[in-house]
Amino acid sequence: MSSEPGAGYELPLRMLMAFRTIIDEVHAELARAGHPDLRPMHGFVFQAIGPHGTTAAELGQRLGVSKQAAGKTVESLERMGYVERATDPRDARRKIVRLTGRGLDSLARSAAAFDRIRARWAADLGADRLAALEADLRRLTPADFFRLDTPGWFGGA
Amino acid sequence: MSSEPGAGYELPLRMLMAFRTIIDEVHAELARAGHPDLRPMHGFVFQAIGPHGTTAAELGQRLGVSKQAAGKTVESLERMGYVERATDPRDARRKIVRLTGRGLDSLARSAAAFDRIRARWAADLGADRLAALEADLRRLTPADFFRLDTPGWFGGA
DNA sequence: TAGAATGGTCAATCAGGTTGTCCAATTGCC
DNA sequence: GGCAATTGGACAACCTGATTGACCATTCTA
Repeated sequence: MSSEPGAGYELPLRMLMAFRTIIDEVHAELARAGHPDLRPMHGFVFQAIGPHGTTAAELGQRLGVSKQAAGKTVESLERMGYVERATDPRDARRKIVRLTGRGLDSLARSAAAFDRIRARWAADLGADRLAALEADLRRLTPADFFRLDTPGWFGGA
Repeated sequence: MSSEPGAGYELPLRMLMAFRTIIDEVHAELARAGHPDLRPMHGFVFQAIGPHGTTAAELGQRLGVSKQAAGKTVESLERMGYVERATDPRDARRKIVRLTGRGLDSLARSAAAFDRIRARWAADLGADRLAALEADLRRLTPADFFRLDTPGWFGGA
């Protein structure tokens, strides 16, 4: 039962399209709200920076890229005004990368957009079906689901 | 009800992780079966080439990249033995890009892997829950869900 | 305190994408 | 039929984001 051959293709593609649909809507909203240059991958970077800031080397580890690549990303986000760098008074080697007000604003706006989309889906599917969908996805995905090294994974070396 | 704030983040990430989990498993299987150099994006390229072959220009359109970029991709896949180029007897300008036996083999193996994963999920969730999940995803994603221009979308220009 | 490890930066390189240009072949229209 | 416009392919130059390697300053540790 359950498998006419070829059916397996659809499920992952629907997952990807659902993801993409949400992300595109969030970024359309962000663009309208004064953040037209943010890209999907920036959300991952902001999450990896976290509320207390971090260093380029640690950021690279979290994102699964070299510290040099992380440094370049930070530099470009700094130019766009989303992060700032400060020296660590306790360790003159480290430069702490922190989100600026603008960075925090973009995070708050995307959080709101995510919640809005989820509410619309709840209204569309019914709250019970959405809850079931989330429960099933939790069951099917690994516990450490919040992998931040996803950008770059797709093109993949 | 239905929305404690911040909950909206989880759903798209679970979708992405579910996609990634499937794709990683498929490509682990492909690597074992003699296709260690195939990347997630290659599956999209192969689908865009299709069973009857196509040209670099058309491929570029389907993938949402320039014909030059498509040409480079074809060149690299040709070097790896997955596609071959033949001249079109009816139009000396066109060079038809076709999957080789090796290319078709990789497609067949990934189709089998997709089906196997889906069957495992059906056994895990129950066939009814899986069917509901698929139905809900269909409802939430656009009709032209099979967008092939997804590679490259994430990094964004 | 000397040696190892860490964080940041500079430089060279690579891969994959872009645009612009050009040529050969085909199509369309008068 | 013939000529202009279009199309498909290829070449070149360039951009971006990633890589590795090297190097220096600082900090940790044995």
